[in-house]
Amino acid sequence: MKASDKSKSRQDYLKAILSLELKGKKISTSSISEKLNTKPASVTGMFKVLSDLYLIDYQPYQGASLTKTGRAEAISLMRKHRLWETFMVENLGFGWDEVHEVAEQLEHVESRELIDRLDAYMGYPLFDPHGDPIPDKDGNMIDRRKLVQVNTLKTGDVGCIQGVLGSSDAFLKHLGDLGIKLGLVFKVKKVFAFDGNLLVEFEEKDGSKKEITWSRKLVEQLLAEVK
Amino acid sequence: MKASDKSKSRQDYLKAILSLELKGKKISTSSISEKLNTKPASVTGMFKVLSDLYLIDYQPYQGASLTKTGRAEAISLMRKHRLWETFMVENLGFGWDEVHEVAEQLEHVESRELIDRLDAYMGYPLFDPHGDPIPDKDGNMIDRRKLVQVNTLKTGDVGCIQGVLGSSDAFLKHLGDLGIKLGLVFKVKKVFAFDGNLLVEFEEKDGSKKEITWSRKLVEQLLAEVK
DNA sequence: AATAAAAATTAGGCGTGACTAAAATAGGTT
DNA sequence: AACCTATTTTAGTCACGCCTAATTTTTATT
Repeated sequence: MKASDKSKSRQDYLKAILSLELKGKKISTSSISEKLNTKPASVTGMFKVLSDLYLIDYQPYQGASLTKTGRAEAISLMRKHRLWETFMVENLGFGWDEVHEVAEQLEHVESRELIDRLDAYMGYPLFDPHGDPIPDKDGNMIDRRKLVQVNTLKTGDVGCIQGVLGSSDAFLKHLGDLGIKLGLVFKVKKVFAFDGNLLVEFEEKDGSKKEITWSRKLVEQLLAEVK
Repeated sequence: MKASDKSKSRQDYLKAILSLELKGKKISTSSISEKLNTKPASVTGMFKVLSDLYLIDYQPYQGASLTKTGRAEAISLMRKHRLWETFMVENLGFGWDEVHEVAEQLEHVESRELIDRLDAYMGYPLFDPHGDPIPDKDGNMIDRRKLVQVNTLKTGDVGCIQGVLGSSDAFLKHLGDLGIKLGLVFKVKKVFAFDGNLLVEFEEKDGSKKEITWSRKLVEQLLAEVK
């Protein structure tokens, strides 16, 4: 058995372990068995397997923790899960509460290329429909607390576009039409209290400055880091 | 074990059986074992299981055949496989030769709703990137030989739009803009030899007739049944 | 520090879906 | 009709991931 053999079962264990680690909880066989609807004795058996594969560190009676490799694998699964959920909600029109079960299945599809292309297709969304951050190709994800919706900015603020809260075709096309992309640095010149529109200024790629109005509806869906 | 328990393995057998039946071949344990990279003895075992589930008819030494239920299940798998391949090629930009393996995984995702919505999202494509027909929700598929590309029609021909050969966003949007949808009946009023454009006439939903020009590029991607 | 309660592990089984080797059957040949 | 060969089935194993029951270790209490 090689570490590259990724059975659905092993993947479910890694995910369950990551999810508890992120909550700061200790990884006991009972806590995992509860999450996976199995029995603690079964978890002990799988912990041995995962340990042999160098996916977790495990000392009998002392709990387990993800190794670097195991964590990367678990984050990749989380990425897949959240991207598929986003796709189902944003593109296929599912409700945010209907997509979890199916995403549990889709996340087990093995193809790096598929998920990276899906990510690109949706415009690299940073958050899934539940508001949880989506890890990028390298496993990094944004700490949402650092980002604010652009509609909360004040006159004079300078921001950097870091993400969007939607990925419908119409929305993404609109972003393209307005020249808005990740990393765009802009300055709020004026906030119109009447309709919530923003007058912003940013540099074109030729170096010239440009002023443009962003609608309330648009800026509510833009996430930026404030400088 | 219920018939609704759909293991990946059982599904693979049903698919293999369907594929040989469509080629008019006899379903022997050896032919299936060859397709699935297993041994004939293993196939015998699975034939018993599938037979107990009323998915195939099986008499020892006499071969097997799909029951109505088994066939429906196999066609549903074919539908899923071909829709996912189409999605990967048309929407995600994969090459038609790169998508088979991944579709083999995706087809095992269990969600009627997911695949029906994906189908709708792509505009109900009738053929996959390899030119094979995609079964609809009810398992019916078009015999491609009955359809022709609209650019092959002559002045005076009357056709009924039955499918399209692409599903890019731009293409589908264009169809919407021009009011072209499945089942549209139209008459070719004139073919312009110079650029291959067609002048066609069809009835609006209010009953009035309308003449419009379809570009060469457009009609090459439209499939119609000639009346 | 002894002991009771809680948690984890070991031991032994089970179902699924593969395998190999041996036996049984079908079909063609003489 | 008997026989030979190719195909199929039966019988017995094995790995995986789950289970229950019994045992061991840890943790908390007095």
